[in-house]
Amino acid sequence: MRPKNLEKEEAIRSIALQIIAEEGLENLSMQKLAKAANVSPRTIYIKYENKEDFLIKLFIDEVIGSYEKAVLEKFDPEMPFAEGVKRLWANAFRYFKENKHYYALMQYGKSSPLLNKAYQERGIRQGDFFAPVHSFLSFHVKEGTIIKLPMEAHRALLFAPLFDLINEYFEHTQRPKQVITDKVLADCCEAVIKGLLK
Amino acid sequence: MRPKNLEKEEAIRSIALQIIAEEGLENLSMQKLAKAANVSPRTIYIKYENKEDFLIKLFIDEVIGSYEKAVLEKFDPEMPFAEGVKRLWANAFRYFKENKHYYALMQYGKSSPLLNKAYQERGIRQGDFFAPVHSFLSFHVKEGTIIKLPMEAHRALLFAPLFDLINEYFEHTQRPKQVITDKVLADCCEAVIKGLLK
DNA sequence: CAAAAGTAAGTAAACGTTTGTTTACTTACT
DNA sequence: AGTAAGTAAACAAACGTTTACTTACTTTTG
Repeated sequence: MRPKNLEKEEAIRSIALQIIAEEGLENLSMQKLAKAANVSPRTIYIKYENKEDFLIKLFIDEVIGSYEKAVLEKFDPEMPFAEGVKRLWANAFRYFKENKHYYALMQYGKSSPLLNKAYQERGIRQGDFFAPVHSFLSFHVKEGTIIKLPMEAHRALLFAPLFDLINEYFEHTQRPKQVITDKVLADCCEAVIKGLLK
Repeated sequence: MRPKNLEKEEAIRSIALQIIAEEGLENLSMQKLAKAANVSPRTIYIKYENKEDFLIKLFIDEVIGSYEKAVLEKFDPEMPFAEGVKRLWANAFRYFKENKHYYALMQYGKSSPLLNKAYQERGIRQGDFFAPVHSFLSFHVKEGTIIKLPMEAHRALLFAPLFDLINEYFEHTQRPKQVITDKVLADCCEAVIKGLLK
């Protein structure tokens, strides 16, 4: 039996992310992807049932999976609050800085009904990631460090501004001056922390 | 000369927003839209040059335009800081609550390269909206009420969590219990304000 | 321990559909 | 009578996916 060529599988995934980032999810076609990855359309269908299956697996396994792993690096739910938040922000920012193409699909995950459905259906596995962050937050609520809010609200206050800042960061890479400096990022992180403290 | 049927124009726009919200931007086709709006494909092309032109005009004129107008209602750049932020939040939340379909395209505006390009090209007109918010922020920086940051960072801290909360709100309308209550929203708004205060 | 048999990976070309857009025509008003 | 709005039907191109075939490797066999 002829063995799989793992380079081809990898090329399919990474070129798909590149097309999505540069031309948008609505401009990704299977034929275009196959051509760009230097592969026959059929090759994509060996591993993936159809386009939907491909996009969902790309989104969940590739993007979310590696993002979650990166964000939790050297993070401990019992860290002091400010320190923990700074770690999460630093990890996420570094991750996207180094994986720009992942960011675009991540953003589509918030608007595309297809990916949204996939994200919800995954259910428990999402918890796998958010569990440490969740217990970090509950811990500090119990300790009286921060205000009590539903998990969704905590998450919005903690991470939403960061994603906006990353977006701005990328938009300024092609402009004369980067406004999202490390200093700005640190100041914003401090503001987020301060807002949550009791 | 036969006069325009304004109802048809309106149907095209509103049904497009509905399809985008329910099936995603990548599933909106001109033929599907024409059929759903009970109109010939040609009719769409009377007013719009092509699909791209249609989407950009839908996004800019329809969605952004009405959003900006709604958010600035009863807002004054010289309002006390906390009061001003609460007004902006309340306006934006009410607007999307009443115009759910607009929210989906707004989110696509952040990820789709097409709409992103349109948004940037509009340039000055975006300023038209953000100008009052911008001078509100500069005013309070000068007064020493809030910390100094680039405009982009202020905007991220102020509005990004709100959009996340609106998203959660919509996702919970189909579930047994709404977690994004007025109380939660108000608490989050307070946290955002507190974070920005000096 | 080579050569033949077996098999999944991979390809090129094509399938029927759907896409964005246009053509040729009709309608409803000034 | 004149004209832009609007329609039904069609266009080539592109779509997602499949068919028929070849390739490159593993395993079995003599």
